[in-house]
Amino acid sequence: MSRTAARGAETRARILGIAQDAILQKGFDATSIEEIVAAAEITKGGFFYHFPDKSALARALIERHIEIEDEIFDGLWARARELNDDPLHSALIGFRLLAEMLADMPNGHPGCIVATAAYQDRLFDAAVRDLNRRAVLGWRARFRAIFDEIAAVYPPREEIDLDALADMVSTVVEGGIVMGKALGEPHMIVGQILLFRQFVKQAFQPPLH
Amino acid sequence: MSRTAARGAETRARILGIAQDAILQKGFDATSIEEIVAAAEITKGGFFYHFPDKSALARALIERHIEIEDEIFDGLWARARELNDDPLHSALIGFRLLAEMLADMPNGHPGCIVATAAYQDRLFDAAVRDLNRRAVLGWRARFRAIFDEIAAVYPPREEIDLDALADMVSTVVEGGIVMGKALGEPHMIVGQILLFRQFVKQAFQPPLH
DNA sequence: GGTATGGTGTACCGCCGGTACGGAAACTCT
DNA sequence: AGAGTTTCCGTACCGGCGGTACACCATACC
Repeated sequence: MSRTAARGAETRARILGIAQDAILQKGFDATSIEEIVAAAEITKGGFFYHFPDKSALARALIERHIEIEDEIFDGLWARARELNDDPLHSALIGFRLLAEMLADMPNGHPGCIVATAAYQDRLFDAAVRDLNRRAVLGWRARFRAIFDEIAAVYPPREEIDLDALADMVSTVVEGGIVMGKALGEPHMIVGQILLFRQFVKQAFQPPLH
Repeated sequence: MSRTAARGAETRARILGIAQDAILQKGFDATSIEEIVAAAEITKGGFFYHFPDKSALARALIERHIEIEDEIFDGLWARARELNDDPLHSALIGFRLLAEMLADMPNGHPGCIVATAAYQDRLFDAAVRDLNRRAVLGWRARFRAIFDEIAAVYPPREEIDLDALADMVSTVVEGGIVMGKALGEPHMIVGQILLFRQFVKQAFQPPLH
């Protein structure tokens, strides 16, 4: 990569970082391009060279966000597997680790870009909506695999829709973020995840006696 | 009420109706005042007579939304009580009625104004955020009372945080709406509510044998 | 050393939220 | 019944934002 190309890539990365911080804090629409370019110390011309429009910025952010989130989940569940090889117990550990991670965030979860886009989807183009869809389907597949493993070892006490169960992880996370924002209690999502964990435990674990 | 006052109230109601439809379909920020006044066949001067700013419109919409939603829940749980006097069974019927109601909506739940405001709260003032908070706390109180009744008759098989459980109704609904929008499957919320219902059943109902 | 290419700045457009103010109709009081 | 007030809405305008058009400069390559 040449020196000019390297400078351009650096500028692009700086825009993405500043935009992500601002958007997670204030929402996509409340974040103006002008304030982004001011913080990045460039001008609108520079911005629109890297991104043809604001939707392209959203696309890039969502792609990056999905990658980072996947890495986080990978890391969490890898650690959980290390701690316990049983699929149910390691999943329960994974949910607890997830809850702890969220609890350790001083200001709560910064918000999910996917949800931000979902609630303002008319602002975005079809490509953003499709990215969003694929992200959610990715989460479904991830947790569906986990619950499949569990169900193979621990037959659920009642028939249960494993796709719906996998989706519920995302539902509780997204809903918890919304509720936390509405309540002004960003950590309420922790309790919701722990409660979901308890449901999973009760759904698969045989009665103790 | 005089004739002019009646005309003003009619205009105001027309603005609210048009704004609600547009906002639930496109999001708050994507709905311009200009398109609202065009649809209502008035001008901006007329709009800003009824609402000092866009936040005031949001306040009025949220207040109306909360009232309507409360009435819906009241109606649903009243019917559920008619059908079964037992607190657990009537609650389970209530959740099923809720799921059926959502399933009957051809385009899915139109979206929750509370969540819309939560994800764009920088656009609104403190009064809107406070309204939002009180709405969520109202839902918590409503379902907490229901679960208290259940717990008095059916001691949960495991200790359970009843406030978190009450909040989870809202979490699943809000999360389900977000997920439905992201997936383009507006009815996925139905499965999520039925799954939550199953969890409630398993948490309180003693094992069959 | 000229020239394509990558990267940035400047000037401008149209739309939107919001303000200021004017004016017509309806209501009120005498 | 007529004058003044209130209710309700229109017109004209401002500043900020997303976006476009295009000029400009530095580097890379021949």
